[in-house]
Amino acid sequence: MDDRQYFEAIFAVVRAIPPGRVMSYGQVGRETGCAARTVGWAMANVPGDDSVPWQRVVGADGYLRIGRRSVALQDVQRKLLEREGVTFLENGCVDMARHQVGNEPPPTLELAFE
DNA sequence: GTTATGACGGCAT
DNA sequence: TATGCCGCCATAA
Repeated sequence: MDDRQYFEAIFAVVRAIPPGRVMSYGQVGRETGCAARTVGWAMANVPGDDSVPWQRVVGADGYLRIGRRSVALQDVQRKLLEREGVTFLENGCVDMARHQVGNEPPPTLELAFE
């Protein structure tokens, strides 16, 4: 951890997000001790590499704030998440109630995780 | 050194 | 209920 200590910290948390689960920028920020904006800044600076599952980081309301930077990436993120078993609402937002880390999915929705 | 901006969040109006 | 504004942390110009 030298200059990019925040990169390391934020990336580490994001990397720790299990498949089929998502975290909000603010949530990651609290884990790293940074602000939500700082997390967004880090996500915008993720290496083109797939070493960081940036797609598992969404807005606190489940909305893909990535659309603010590129609508195409928003579609990509959605596909990647769906591929992991993440379900989306009709409004195009992630079902945070079921997939947000630290949140247990309601028993009424018997989702089959792999 | 100061100002502006950003893949955000929460409170206030 | 919906929209807007301010605040937070860090970087770039």
